[in-house]
Amino acid sequence: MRNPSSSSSGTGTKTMTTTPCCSKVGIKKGPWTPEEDELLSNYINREGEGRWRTLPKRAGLLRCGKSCRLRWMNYLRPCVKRGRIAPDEEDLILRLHRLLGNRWSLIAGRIPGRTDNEIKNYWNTHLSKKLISQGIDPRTHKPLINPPPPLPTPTSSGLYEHEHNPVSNSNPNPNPNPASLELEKSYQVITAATNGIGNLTNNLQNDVQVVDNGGGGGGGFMMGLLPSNGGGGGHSCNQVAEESKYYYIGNCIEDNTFSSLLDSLINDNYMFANNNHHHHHHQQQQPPQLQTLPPVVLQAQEPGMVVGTSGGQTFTAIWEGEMVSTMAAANLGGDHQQQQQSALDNQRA
DNA sequence: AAGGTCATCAACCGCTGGGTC
DNA sequence: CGACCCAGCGGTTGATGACCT
Repeated sequence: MRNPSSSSSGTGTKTMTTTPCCSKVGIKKGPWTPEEDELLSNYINREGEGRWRTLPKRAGLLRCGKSCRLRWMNYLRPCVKRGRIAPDEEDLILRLHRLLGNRWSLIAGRIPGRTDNEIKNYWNTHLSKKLISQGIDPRTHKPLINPPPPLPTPTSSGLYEHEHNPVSNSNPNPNPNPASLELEKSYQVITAATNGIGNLTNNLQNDVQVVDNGGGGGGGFMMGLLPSNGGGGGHSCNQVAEESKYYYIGNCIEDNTFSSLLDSLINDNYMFANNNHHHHHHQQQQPPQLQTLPPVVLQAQEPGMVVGTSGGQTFTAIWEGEMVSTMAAANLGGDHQQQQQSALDNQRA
């Protein structure tokens, strides 16, 4: 822990800037004391969150607003879950990270009671190492070709040298996980592959446009995938926390196509995770534990090509077949799960 | 026992984007 | 339209405890 008595001059490892809240004289830094915690908790319980800039003064704290917000969000909120990350939480983090990259707040928004800071720390201290030890690149979630290389250093742009990708030009994420880029590319693939197949395609294309134009909240493309229970913050004690089950996802957000899409991708990703060393499995796998969406039936064609059928319609996708199929499944109409199920039923009939 | 190294995680910093004027 | 303010995000730091030699 940092020394509570440390001043704003710090240790000199970082040049102080003139950011107002950092430059104020008399602003306390370092670990919070129980007395400060109590002051902050009492104040927020009484007055509510928000207006962080002026909160310290009103609450009688010698802290900057950012520090107060962070303390509340990451520690003092009643819904913050303390203690070890459970195996199922870890599994979900892995799958979400594969899809979302280092978008910690988005990942945290899907894991009840966990904060972005906690997940970020857990990833950096546990999961990335665990993946490396298993021969999996923690950034790409793909098998390492060679023995674990030295940790790559990000460029000034935040991208890793070998990750520069044209697609990223449209993705505001400063450090996109290649899986995210693949996901984005997959949208393009499925849009092209299903061109002219009716609602399936129309819904998808419309949604893609909405998301791409929407941006918003610093997440851009992927931000649109997630329900933001209570705004862009992702930190609020949302329904996710209260439900305490992840398979609820999508059930309470009927209108959010992309929420369902993400859910299906999470589940699809689960299959990836369980088949990390089998790269040519185009056959439908056993349903994952947390599956929420019925699968689209896939038929193996030739390497790199997948033909899927759903609701009596056939589509072909080249490359990223599995992900594409799941995205199609998530866009089969307004009432996603119901329609997907009926599509499957029709297919079986 | 003492010193060195590693692991953990709370907290900080800089940056970004939305909102307002 | 641009300036400013603010909240939020992700990367990074560094104090501390655990472990190792």
